[in-house]
Amino acid sequence: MTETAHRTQAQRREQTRTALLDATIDCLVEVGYARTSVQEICARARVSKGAVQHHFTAKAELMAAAVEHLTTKLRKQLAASLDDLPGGGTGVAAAIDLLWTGYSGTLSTAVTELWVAARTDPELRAAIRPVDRALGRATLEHVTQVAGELPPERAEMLFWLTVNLTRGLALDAELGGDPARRRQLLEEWKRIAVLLYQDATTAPS
Amino acid sequence: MTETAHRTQAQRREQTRTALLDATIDCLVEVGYARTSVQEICARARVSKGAVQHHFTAKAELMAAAVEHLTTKLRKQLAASLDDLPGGGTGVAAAIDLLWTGYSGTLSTAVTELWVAARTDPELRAAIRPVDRALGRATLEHVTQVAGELPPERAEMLFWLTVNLTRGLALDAELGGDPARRRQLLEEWKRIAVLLYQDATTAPS
DNA sequence: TGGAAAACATGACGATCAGCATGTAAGTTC
DNA sequence: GAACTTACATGCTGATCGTCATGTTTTCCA
Repeated sequence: MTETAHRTQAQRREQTRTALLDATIDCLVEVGYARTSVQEICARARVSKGAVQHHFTAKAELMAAAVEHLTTKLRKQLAASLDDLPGGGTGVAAAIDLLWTGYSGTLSTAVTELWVAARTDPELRAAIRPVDRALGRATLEHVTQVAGELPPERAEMLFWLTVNLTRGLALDAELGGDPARRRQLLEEWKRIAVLLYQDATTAPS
Repeated sequence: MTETAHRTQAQRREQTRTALLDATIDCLVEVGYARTSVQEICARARVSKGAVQHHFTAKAELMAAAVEHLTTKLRKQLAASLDDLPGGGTGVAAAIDLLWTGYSGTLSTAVTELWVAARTDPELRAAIRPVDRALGRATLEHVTQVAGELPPERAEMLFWLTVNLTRGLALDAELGGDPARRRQLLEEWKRIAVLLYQDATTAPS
């Protein structure tokens, strides 16, 4: 599978590092934060405990790195899907759909695990906050470009409402809530958003 | 403080039981699910490990009982505040405020901890699902009584949208997001909800 | 009032955890 | 190609975890 031939030190370092971070994400998704141990992580990454020790001085540092790794991945994913979006009312609905798919995927599941854990872990929290805010800002910029006719204040409101609603729905999905109702709620919200969009563009207050 | 005089067996049982469950909730809120250990719980409840062993065969059972204890408390809290609500458009705004305060309190924080943990713990999940659904249903009934003029389908939509949005906002609050923006978003949502309420009651489609 | 039963305490068990100390292999540099 | 550094593996350590076996206190009932 992987070339066992010749690897630069930098290559080796980077490979096992990303392997560890990916394994951490997998672990968070599959067994949850509470049972995510260093042993479990390096078992999935096919490396020893000494390796993670060499790359990260402590488990907390691994988690902090995983946060950055995660948001980088999420950012790429969102940016890729947000680039080709139609404008106008249909653009709003499409943007909401994209935000939903983004915030309901496995990556966001891992993010949620870290979020909730970070509530009672100041160190982890300090690592998450700036990265998460940057992600939010970047996504917001992409979205506002879609609905350029809307007053920016309006667009921002719609964005954050969608994000928070989506996060709530994602939580519901994680626990195994009714998927049909979730779809229904999302459709309803899209209807409302489009309606608000039209009101704001045709008859600004 | 507590009467050391004479306690019935039933009283003793019930007292330490609720003490354990309350301590469990405190533990979830203050140190999070990952670091909620039996030792920590019975240290807060001022009892020994043997006590929790006597009342609950395993930690999972304690957690399941805590879930029920939690939702019972939440239910009482919501019911008490939802009983005296005005009707009409102002009632809708007031209901949203109440749902927000309900879902952003410490009790809901504990629920969120258990929710997220339950995603990767089938046993805990099986304990949570029915209780949570019952809570949702009961709250929905209380709310629909407030906005009785609205078609029930509409009211249910508004309710679930509010609940999920609120949960997302609660997550944001837990991580230390901007409180001002949260207030702003909630106000905006109330405006939207009232608007939708008026549309639906004055000009039904 | 004394024995049964329930409620609770104490201490120990194996398992697992994160962290460290030490050893080995792979790449780099001269 | 030999010294050197980096990357990784192995094995241990003390702490903590959940669970259990056994002892002690409190209430109950006859």
